[in-house]
Amino acid sequence: MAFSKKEEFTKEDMWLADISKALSHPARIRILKILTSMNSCMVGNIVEQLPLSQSTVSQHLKELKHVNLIDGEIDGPRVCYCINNKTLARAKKEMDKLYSIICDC
Amino acid sequence: MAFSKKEEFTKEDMWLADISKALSHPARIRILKILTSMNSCMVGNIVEQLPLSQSTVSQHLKELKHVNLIDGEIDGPRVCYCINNKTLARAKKEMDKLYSIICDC
DNA sequence: ATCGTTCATCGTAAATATACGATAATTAAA
DNA sequence: TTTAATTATCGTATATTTACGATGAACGAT
Repeated sequence: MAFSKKEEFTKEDMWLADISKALSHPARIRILKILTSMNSCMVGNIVEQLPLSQSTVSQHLKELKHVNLIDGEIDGPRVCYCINNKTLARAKKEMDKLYSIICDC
Repeated sequence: MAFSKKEEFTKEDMWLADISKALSHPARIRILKILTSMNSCMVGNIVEQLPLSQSTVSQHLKELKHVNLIDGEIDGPRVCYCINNKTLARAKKEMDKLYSIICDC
């Protein structure tokens, strides 16, 4: 494609699409679950629990952070990631809105 | 990458990831909304309402159909698409479950 | 039988995603 | 001040996604 046409839609639809994209890999869904279940949330702990290399996990974390689904806080030589509940709550709200429009459920 | 590692996760996480992927482009979200709002749902009507070519829209429809979010029924030379409420209801249920795990909302 | 309409598929190009190892940057510890 | 540990980034390879025009297949109408 010469260029993407994703900008030619409403901000709302684009935001939902971006959030959905962030959730479109099982590793990233898994990461969100891990961050919820663990007290500690440093990268190493996440890598341990996934069948992926450290660099790949780092990339997945970057994508989740990019849409603000998670936050990362530097803690010495480590980085502690955690869920961003504000974004997640907004995502749930917007998703519910979408489903209320397109589905009788 | 030599090969994808998406199979090394739970069926549940993979299914959620696949549904999310289907929703990861604003055109596809728009299509679902159009299918809900219109009585008629032939491809031409959808193409009219999107800034994309017929072949591109056809590809997006294929992706939505692939995960059973929509059904297509042949009607003479036309194809009539509609929302698959069963899949959508399941998606809503599984998404709610995910959010209940990862978010206090 | 031919023609026009409708839609999917093919071929293709460019962008993005996925994955890894290697390396750089940062900090704590020895 | 080296060293070890931790994580991000770079470089790279391959796969997938997005987009389009062209073509083909199916059907109704003439």
